[in-house]
Amino acid sequence: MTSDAGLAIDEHEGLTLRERKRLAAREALSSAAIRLAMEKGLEHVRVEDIAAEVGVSPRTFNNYFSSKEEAICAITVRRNGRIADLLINRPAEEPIWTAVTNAVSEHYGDLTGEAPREFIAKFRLLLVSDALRGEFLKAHGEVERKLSLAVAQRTGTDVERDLGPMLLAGAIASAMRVGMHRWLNHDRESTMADCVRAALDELANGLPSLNANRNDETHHNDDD
Amino acid sequence: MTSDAGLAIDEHEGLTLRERKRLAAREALSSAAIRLAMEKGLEHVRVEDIAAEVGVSPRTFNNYFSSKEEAICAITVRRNGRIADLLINRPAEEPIWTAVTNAVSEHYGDLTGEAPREFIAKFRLLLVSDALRGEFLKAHGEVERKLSLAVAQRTGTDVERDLGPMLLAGAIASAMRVGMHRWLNHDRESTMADCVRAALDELANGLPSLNANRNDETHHNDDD
DNA sequence: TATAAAGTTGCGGACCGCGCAAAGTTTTGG
DNA sequence: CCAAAACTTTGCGCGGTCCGCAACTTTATA
Repeated sequence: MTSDAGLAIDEHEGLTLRERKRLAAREALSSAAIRLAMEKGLEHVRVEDIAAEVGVSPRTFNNYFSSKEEAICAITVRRNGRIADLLINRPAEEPIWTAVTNAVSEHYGDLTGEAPREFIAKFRLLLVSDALRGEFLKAHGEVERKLSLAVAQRTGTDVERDLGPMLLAGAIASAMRVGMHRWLNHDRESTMADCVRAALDELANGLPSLNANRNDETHHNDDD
Repeated sequence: MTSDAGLAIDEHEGLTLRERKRLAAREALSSAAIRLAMEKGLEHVRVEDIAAEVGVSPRTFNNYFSSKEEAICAITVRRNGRIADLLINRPAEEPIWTAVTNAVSEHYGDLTGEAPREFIAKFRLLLVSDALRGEFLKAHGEVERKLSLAVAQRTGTDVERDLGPMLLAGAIASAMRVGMHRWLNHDRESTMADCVRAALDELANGLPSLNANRNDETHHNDDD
């Protein structure tokens, strides 16, 4: 299949035709993988099916993704990776935690109204699937990497030498996972954005709910 | 091969013979997988090789692990999962962060002297491998789950209803990953325990290196 | 000891990931 | 505008994985 078999080759201004096609194909394969997995259940989707859906050979699928799980989780990297960009573009005066919170708000702000109930139920099944959990965490790892670079850039620290950027990135990714988990499993009334923000706040304030008796300085016993 | 082909069926007191055998086999398969991967490189190790090493059929391997990657990363779950147990057994008076720090110290304390240089270099290769990263993160996810339960137990909170336990568990797991990363890549002079503790301290103190201008209360702009 | 429960194994089948080389498409530059 | 260079798609084929099944062996129970 040489021409666009239903692929949208739009957006992405400054790119050459080849690059746009490549992105579009990747996008199309990822979406098809997600759609099929939601319809038929992950285990009943073969790579062959996904390729067929897009009008491309199975062999070509593997030029883009090395497994259907990776194809499905690609959307996580794409979406959540955007938070790193937003973070970099927050006004320089904002303290880091504020900038993070606002970047997250911005991100989820652009996502409102995209929660058709049916979609969520199926999406949930995907995230619970054992086969996807590894790949999902891998995707989050990639997001975390991007976040750590963004944090380092904002704070003028070095992602390799200083512990801060990676730790903060880990905390943010944690908050996203925990917030999402809570939203999916317990608090469908709130928005996902609110759940994630609540998690971020809890973190930013030092986990007050756990720290009834904690000092600001941490004491070590070193009795081992 | 029905009898113990070099398997150590020791430790584990209160268990029936069957259970001890099962654990021993699991252990042996995991170790063999690790050893072979370090010697030959992950991609040159087949499930068949691992099984042969233990004296068991390839089919049996899959009764224990569903991939060689999982077999390799099982050690991470076993080892780091122990921190959750140690955490539960820290004196009840200790504030949560102190208990965490001490549990971590205890854990790594028992691991001193187990760092033959050669071993590390190869171990490092494993962790950097793309094929293992997903499984490694999955293992850390499992550890995180155990940690969150331990934290909930200690603090009398509910792992499902309160955000704290999962967030703290995420932070701890983060600290372990970041500390380990730092130790492997930059700071081989320190012990891994020190690197992880440094990361934990940084977290416990609110990431001071990033927070030159942060208030204790986080302010939101909500300008999106 | 007899019987149930659990573990092991060979076989066979569906699927996957990827190297390779031929064929097709886009880019480059004269 | 054309030809060579750069890159993509595809079929083919191989080595490997994962797992269900059914026969068999080992361990637990009474």
